[in-house]
Amino acid sequence: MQNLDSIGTQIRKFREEAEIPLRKLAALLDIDQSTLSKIERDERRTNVQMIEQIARIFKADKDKLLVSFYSDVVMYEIQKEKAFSEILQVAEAKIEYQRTKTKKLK
Amino acid sequence: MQNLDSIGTQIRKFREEAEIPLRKLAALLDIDQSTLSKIERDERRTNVQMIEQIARIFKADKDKLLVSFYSDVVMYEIQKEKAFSEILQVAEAKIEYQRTKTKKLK
DNA sequence: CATTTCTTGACAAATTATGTCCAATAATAG
DNA sequence: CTATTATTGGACATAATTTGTCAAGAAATG
Repeated sequence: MQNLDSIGTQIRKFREEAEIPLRKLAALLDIDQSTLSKIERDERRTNVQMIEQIARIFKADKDKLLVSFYSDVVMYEIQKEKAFSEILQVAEAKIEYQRTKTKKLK
Repeated sequence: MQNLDSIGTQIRKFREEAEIPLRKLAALLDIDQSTLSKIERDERRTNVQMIEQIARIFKADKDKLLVSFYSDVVMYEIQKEKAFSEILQVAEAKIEYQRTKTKKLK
């Protein structure tokens, strides 16, 4: 099943598992250590490129990490909304609708 | 059921239904007409405040409009992802998890 | 205490969003 | 067809947000 930890928490767990200091992982990723610190504590967003690097470095499943990454993004957008569940349902229906539409255009 | 039109399309339909020119609705909303034109064609985002004004002006269901608005936001974030459905599922699980957690803290 | 690790806040630079104007195009009425 | 009204598109300035960097301080380790 999919990990429900935030992407930041997952990165931190990978790193601690491998016993690499934050400073060194930051160097590997070519970012400032303070930036990585913020990413691990979900104070700052990652991006897809970095997810790919993380997956390579820790031999983790890139696709699962991407699901974590994007679900974080979605979560931050709507977490305060009472109707979050309906919002997600409607978003899914819209995306599906979009896809059938563009398929028909072929 | 929830309307699957984009929020922009819904605003346009309200406006055309009421036979109000774009220019006039823009004036009511106190925005430039070109901005409203872009909003109606989903080239530019609205915001919650404007949704509330729209609901008042057209006596529409504000909550439903908000669901449309936020589902648009979510859709744009993830529509290109193959695993969009899983992303949404995980996002929902995360939000639910967050909520039970904060409830327990009371 | 000394060293290493991590966190924090301040700041500038870059990117993205927003607001406005106005000319071009489209639609409609006369 | 012409005039009028409505809508769109692009250019531009300004504002807001994000991102990258640094250095000092706090926390943990030995």
